[in-house]
Amino acid sequence: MTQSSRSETIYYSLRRAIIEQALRPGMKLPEDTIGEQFGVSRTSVRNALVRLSAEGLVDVQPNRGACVAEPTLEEALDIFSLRRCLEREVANRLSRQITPAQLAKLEAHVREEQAALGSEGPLSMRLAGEFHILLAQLTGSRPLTRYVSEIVSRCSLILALYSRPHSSRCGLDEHRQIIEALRKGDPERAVAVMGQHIEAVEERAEIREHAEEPDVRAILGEYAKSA
Amino acid sequence: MTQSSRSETIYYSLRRAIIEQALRPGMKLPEDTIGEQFGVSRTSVRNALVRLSAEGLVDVQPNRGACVAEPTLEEALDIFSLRRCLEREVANRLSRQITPAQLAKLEAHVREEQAALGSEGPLSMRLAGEFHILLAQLTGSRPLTRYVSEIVSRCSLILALYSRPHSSRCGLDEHRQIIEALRKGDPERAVAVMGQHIEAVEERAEIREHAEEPDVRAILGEYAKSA
DNA sequence: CTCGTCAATATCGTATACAATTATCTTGCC
DNA sequence: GGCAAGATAATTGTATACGATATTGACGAG
Repeated sequence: MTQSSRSETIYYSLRRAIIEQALRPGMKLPEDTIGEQFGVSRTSVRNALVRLSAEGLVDVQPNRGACVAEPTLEEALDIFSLRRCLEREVANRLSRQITPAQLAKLEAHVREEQAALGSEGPLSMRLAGEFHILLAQLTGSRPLTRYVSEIVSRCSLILALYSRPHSSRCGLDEHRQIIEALRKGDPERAVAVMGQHIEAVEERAEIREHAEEPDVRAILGEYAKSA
Repeated sequence: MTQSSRSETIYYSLRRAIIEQALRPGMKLPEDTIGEQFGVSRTSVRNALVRLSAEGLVDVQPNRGACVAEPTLEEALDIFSLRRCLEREVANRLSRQITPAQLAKLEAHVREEQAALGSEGPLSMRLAGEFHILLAQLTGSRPLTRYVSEIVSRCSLILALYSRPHSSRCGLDEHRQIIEALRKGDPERAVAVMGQHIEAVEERAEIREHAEEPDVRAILGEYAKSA
């Protein structure tokens, strides 16, 4: 929105790059390099990194710089669990207060998802995430929106780390089901449908022990024993 | 913990000052002034403010500086609602996995609360909050801990804004009840007890239309009408 | 040839400086 | 006396500079 200040610009750019998996987990994020790319000084970059760190999208170690966060498998499962908790709350609230205009918005978004289904770029994945953020926004709760937004972003990291490519197919039908449940105005049903959807997303992601290398020491430890 | 860097020091200091209501909602937080007080430059202060802003404890407006956040009444109720959601999740998880050692820790904390009951300073209030943060920590979930921690902090803001002084009495017995429910290992009961506790906290806070002045114009508008 | 020590490099943490924006005060006018 | 416009002061946004810390590679002792 207000990308007036350079810090904001850097923040949103880095955030999008991470979510779209252009910046993959573990990648170093040196302040100098980023500053050069955007034509700004380290000062602005640092502020952006501090914010991203507070959201858990990047890890910063004192005097050692920042890198895209690499959630552990444990954290990954944890985040999905928390996501289920929060999104069920979203479904619960929305099922009690949603308006026809809001339902129309959701339907429009799903149509957009449908349209983007062909181009298997990062677009489809981003739209799937934004559907959930839109849901959160419609509750009118800023804190809830923030948390859902954060969690959904971090799920991108998790998919990048622990999921086979393309294994996260977009439950487009499930999104439609959610809309229908919300339209019905039955909280219990809406919560149940949402819970199942999140579980299905997690299921399809096939989260498993590091598709990528999570920790060098853990790997080498095994080799050291057998040596 | 690691208060190595000055930014960290500032961050934790400001955070505590806000939680203990030494810095009240709406107070301006000029970078220069803070920097002078701590004997550091604005650079470090800014980083701290960015973090606090990300957590919703301070509001920063571009080119106009930072001030302690003033959640609206709507946001306040919302935050309590979200708190109930998250803390029920905490209770749910803990009731399934809690260890005797952890129970002992909780009991020790409650004893500390008991001891601090006499000195009606900010200590008692802080400990009550930290009981909930401790619960979240015991789940072992970092994201959940962070969210609970944030929400509990923001509740301090809400109490400062919308609650009568001393109206937030510390449900010490309720904390003991929670521990007992967790010891039983019955998730449903634990969740219920926790939910009731949060509701009781909200109830006792007597959250209502501005105990403090929320907006000068609103007040003067009334006077203008009757003049 | 291996290991430990040390220099060189890269990167971060913080302070300072300056430009840009906003707030405050003065001044002149009605 | 009240109000508007301009000047001055205060505050933020950003860049640059320098010291501190960590990493890397080289060199020499064993």
